[in-house]
Amino acid sequence: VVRSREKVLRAALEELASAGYAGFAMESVAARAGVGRSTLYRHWSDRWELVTDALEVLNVQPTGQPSLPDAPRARVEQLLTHLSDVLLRPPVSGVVPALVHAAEQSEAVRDFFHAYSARRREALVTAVRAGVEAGVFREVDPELAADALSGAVFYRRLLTGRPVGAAEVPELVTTVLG
Amino acid sequence: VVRSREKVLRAALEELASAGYAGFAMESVAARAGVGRSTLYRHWSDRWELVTDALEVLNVQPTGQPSLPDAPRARVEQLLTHLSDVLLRPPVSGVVPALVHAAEQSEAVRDFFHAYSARRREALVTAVRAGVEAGVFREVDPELAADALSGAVFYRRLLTGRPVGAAEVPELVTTVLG
Amino acid sequence: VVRSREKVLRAALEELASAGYAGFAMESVAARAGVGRSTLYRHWSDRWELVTDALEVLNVQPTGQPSLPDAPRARVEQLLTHLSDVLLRPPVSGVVPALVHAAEQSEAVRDFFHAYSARRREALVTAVRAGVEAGVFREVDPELAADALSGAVFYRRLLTGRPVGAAEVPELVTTVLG
Amino acid sequence: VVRSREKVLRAALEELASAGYAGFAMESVAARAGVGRSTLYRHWSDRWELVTDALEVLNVQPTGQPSLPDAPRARVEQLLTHLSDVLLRPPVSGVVPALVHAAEQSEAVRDFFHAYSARRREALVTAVRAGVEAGVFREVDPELAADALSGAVFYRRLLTGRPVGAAEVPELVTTVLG
DNA sequence: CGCTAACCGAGACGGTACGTCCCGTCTTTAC
DNA sequence: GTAAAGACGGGACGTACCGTCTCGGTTAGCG
Repeated sequence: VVRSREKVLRAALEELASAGYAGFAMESVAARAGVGRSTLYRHWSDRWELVTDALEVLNVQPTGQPSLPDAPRARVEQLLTHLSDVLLRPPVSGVVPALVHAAEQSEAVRDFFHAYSARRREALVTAVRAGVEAGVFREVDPELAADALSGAVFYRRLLTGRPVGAAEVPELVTTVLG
Repeated sequence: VVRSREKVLRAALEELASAGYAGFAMESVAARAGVGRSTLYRHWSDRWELVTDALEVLNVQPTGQPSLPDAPRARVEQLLTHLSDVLLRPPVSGVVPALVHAAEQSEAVRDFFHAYSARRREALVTAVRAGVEAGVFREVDPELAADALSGAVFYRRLLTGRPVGAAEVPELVTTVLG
Repeated sequence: VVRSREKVLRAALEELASAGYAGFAMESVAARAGVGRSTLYRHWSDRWELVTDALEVLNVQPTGQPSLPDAPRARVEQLLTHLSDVLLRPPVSGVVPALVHAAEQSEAVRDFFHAYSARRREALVTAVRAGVEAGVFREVDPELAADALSGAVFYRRLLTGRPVGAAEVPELVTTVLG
Repeated sequence: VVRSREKVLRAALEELASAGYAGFAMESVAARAGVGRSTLYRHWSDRWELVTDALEVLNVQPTGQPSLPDAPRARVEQLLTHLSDVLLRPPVSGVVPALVHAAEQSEAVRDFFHAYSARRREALVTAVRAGVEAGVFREVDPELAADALSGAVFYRRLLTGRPVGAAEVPELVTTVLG
């Protein structure tokens, strides 16, 4: 009963990553999960609900976060490296572009996606602020600086063909934070 | 013959903006354009081809670019203001999220979208470099700085609920470029 | 489930009779039956399959056959009268010409149609043979004679404007069998 | 100008024979004839007109009829052999079933087809009558006997898998005419 | 002999039906 | 008695032809 739910959610993520949001087919999810289509509709009233629900899994997944270093610069670099890394590997790699789009269409997805992003952003803002207060970074608005840092990583991944690699992160941090 | 094409392309953009990429329906486009469904398939072999072709229109449209100011800072601010502005108003507002998603699915869309972004980015990089060389800005890598600036605008528009307003642009520029 | 099938088959026969084989439109059948088009394709993979399946109904229908008389001549006359009658009234009237044509195009239809004809022919051959053996008829090859009798009825119906009426049957029988 | 017409009519017959009446595609005819689709519609206002016009060609074709023998029995046998032969060879072989069907749908086709059949039938009736009057055949109604003879040939060709071969013709004639 | 008219092909146009795929709902079964 | 299977109506897909239409380009015949 519960294990079915999880099988389905896992299958839904796979499908989302492989087929994108358009082309996300309930039928495929059911097949992937080895489950009847009706079972899906029993637990999730429609496509969107399943998608958003599946994404909640991503929230929980990275609980096993590696401990962050204390030094602010290293901390910021690690957060950005992790972000850039996650954007390049399934399932997030395939899901984020789909979410960017889906967020425009569905309030539920938008809420989820913005909250998800906010959580990531918060960690970065905190690290930047710590660095600024410690005098390690330039005197910048931590929020805007965090937007610029995260933004650069997303921008390069989503709008250009050259995503930010781990090697470029220190340089990026220096560029924005000195 | 030619005017049909244009009617359709215009309708396709409307549809793309209003329904997104998923949910982009040939039938709707045909209806919007007051044209037979077969006419669409006569000129564009499938959905994607129509979409990418419609997007070319966006390339040409903004020819009437306002003359850029000479001062590097003003120049950068104007480019970012324009970017943030365009991201909030149809048709680009609706199309960009759709493109982010579609680019993952279709090579043709990806090529178009990356080229389109590259053109915008180039202008910004040039302006930043000029500022750096003139000693108006900090000593930064112009490319990374441009990624950070553009990225911040996109990030705030696509991943958060608070897009960058015109008023925030100077502050953003100062944050990154000093 | 079963009742849908029957509604559709009935509708298919109507359509076949009224529009012929060419012009037999799945959409019309669906509309006639008050059924979704997809329901048709769920049960029958294409047009032909539906047509041939609908025809099976004709096989079963005439179970309530009137008891045949014993006397060979009366028996032959009754079979031919029935044949000529059936060829003039829906649904067979409209379907047979369509079948003659369709049998040339589709092996499945051909098999069905030939089997259908063979059953009819068999009954006639048997009756003729009985008459020949009883000395009531001339000494003829029962098979060829049956072909000539059935053939005359079909010929007049399909290739001329004057189908064989019930009144002409005895004369026809006399002509061939003496 | 005139040669185009003939090319087209010949192509139309081919198409009719190979694709049947359903599936008769103007586009294929045009392609077969190496002619623009519009040329077809210039000379024949629609499908049916082209079909019926093409059939007129069949009327004229068999002018080079081999001289018929004088003896009534040989004459009847030759007519039937010819009939059975023609029913097995293109173009008539493919066209007749199509006509049987088309005649039900179109008055023009029906008129043509019945007239065509009537001409054939007339020849046979005459031969049978001559034989009856000469005392070579049994005392039968020549019309009904002709229907039975022709009918047997058509019946076997169209409704069974075993068309009447030349070898069976004499036996058939004996069966009906003694 | 040259001009004009007809006929030509090519192919765009709005339609209609095809057969496919998937949606979200509803019904039936069998465990 | 509930959950899997799967039938249902619906709607969009991309394909194939329909019959109509507008184009230039080429014959061909009449003046």
